[in-house]
Amino acid sequence: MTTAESATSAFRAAADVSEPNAHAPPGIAADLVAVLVAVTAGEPRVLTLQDARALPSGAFELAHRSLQSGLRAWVEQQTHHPLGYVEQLYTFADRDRGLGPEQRVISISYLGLTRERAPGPGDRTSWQDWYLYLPWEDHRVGVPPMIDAIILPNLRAFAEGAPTAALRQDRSNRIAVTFGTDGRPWNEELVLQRYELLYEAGLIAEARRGKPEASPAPVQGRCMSLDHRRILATGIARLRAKIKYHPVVFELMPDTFTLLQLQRCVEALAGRLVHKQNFRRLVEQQELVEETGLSSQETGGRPAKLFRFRREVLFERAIVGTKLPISRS
Amino acid sequence: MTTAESATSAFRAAADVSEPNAHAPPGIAADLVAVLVAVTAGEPRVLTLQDARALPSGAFELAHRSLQSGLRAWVEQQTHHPLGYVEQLYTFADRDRGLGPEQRVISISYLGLTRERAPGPGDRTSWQDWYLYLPWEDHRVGVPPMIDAIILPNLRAFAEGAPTAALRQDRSNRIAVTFGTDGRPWNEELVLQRYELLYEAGLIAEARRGKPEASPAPVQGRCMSLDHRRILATGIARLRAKIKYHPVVFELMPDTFTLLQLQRCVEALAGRLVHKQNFRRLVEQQELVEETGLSSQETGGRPAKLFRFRREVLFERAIVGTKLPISRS
DNA sequence: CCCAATAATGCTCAGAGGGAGTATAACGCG
DNA sequence: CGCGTTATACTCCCTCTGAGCATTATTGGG
Repeated sequence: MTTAESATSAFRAAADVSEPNAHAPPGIAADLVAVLVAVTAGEPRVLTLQDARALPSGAFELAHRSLQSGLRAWVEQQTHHPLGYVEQLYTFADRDRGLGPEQRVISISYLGLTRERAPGPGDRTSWQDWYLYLPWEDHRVGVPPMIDAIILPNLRAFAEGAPTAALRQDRSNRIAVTFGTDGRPWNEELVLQRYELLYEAGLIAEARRGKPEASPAPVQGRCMSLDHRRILATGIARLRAKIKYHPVVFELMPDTFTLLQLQRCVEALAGRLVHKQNFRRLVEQQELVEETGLSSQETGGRPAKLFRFRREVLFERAIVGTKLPISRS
Repeated sequence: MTTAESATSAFRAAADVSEPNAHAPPGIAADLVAVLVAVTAGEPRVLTLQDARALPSGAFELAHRSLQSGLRAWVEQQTHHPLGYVEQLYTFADRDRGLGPEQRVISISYLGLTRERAPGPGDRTSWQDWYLYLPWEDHRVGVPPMIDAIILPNLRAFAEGAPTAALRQDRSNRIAVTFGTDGRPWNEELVLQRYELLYEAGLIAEARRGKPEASPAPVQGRCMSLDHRRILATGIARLRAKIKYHPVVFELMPDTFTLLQLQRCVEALAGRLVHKQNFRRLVEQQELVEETGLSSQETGGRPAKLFRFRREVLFERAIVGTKLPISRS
């Protein structure tokens, strides 16, 4: 009711906004949060603070020219990492994010891609394997045993416990789609959907905060403060989707690299293995790389050619993906 | 400098946020903006206010459970439209959005899909063809003449006028990619990139506000207040991308429809024509629809079967798009 | 020096999917 | 009845893609 009443008066033409509330609503503040990703030695890593329990974040201020420039300035100054690629993820402002009921923070989250560097002295940041937080997402060495041993039984119990038959069916469907059961394929992009399903089922430690009643034992995976683990899941999901139609992987690679290194990087992000020969074919036929003439002896076998990213492709074409039968004539 | 200094202190672990600034920064407020889309009689329409110069928007309030629920409550109460599908678009907070330098509004924009209904009495909303605002985006009846007659000459002059050779090249590339010149295909998804290029080139009327110096004549297309036209472009871009891998078109369709109506709807959104037979094949082989047994006499020719959306597909599979050569074994 | 292990690299093949066109069916209207 | 109009059914061909086989180039150990 209160919501509805206030909504009526609040809903107005945007032109009125040109004189915004001089009386800003009390308790609303804006925050920037960064999911900063690197891939080192074939492992996906994310920059953390506070004993690996939080993502970098800072207040948005009037001095900042834009959200993105504020974030970029902060991160680069704090970490001395070149932020090649920055992309807005999502804006969160739910109640029950771990704050008190009277306080409200709007968090604008960003995904950033970089290359890992050793932290400077006195630096309280650290890089962490992101599967530390979401261990069920790594399918590179097969389906993690915890899925069959812990997650699915608990989720099925959660589905059974639904009050109505429709809800039971709905939950069962979500389990099947997100975790790829009943003959369905595993879809690595559904990171957020999986996290939210686990959260609803009470299997994520964050969901049990302030709810002291009995609930199923939480699934493994390190906890983060506030809803940062959810933001991390959002970032991983976005990145896993993005690498399929935009050459952003190269932001994570050194200047020169072998095709296997590139493949390992993609696999680290996607959390699953790719077919080696076809991967090479894809990369080469799209002309994403060019030879440097050098080769690497690092490997245990035949030396591999070193390649370099062809930055020109960013101009040559934009996106490829097409699903509509568009007429060319 | 000021930015950098304030950044250092502001950049902090998120855990500290659990006690957010009780002293919210002055002048920052949060706003919700909706790009509400319908397709009527084969034309794409967007809900506007203020003499068709603004999108619906309203302040985000503490009473709202989440950003999305706040938006949903407002729109449904204001317009009496069922908001089937709602999706967050982007959060804007740039300076120079048309506000004074001391005032800052964070705008969280949303895309909503609905079916058009007659506005109630006293309703100040109205539905407008979205190509009224972005006329260069409609390629259903061929390339709009204004592109060759007005846009490209002006853009080329803009590219020529760049201070450095690198920037000239960069601008030329952007023109070619976004407008599909030099043998490149037209990519209907680059709505935002095109708008921003035109904006930078001073061809959008909004870009000339408060800059009284001489600049090229603005391109046609109706103006909106603040940066609402940019938000509209963002919404169209998102929708054009989304219809290719997620069955959201059906949110815009009546309960039953012919395949041609569905096709016209897609074409309205994409701004280009699709191949009729292949479109049917796509829709049917993906099992997106089922027959109702009825047929429609409305058409000038043979009656068409009426179909209905199979909502089950939303559970059967999630996303299809795959570009990585993923091993199944 | 030969051999096994390890990678890199080259090539083939079959099936699916997508772009495009042809052919036929069912209506209204003059 | 013939014509225009739209619906619907097939066909063809080429590219893309998943998958596997074969060959080449190293290193390290007997």
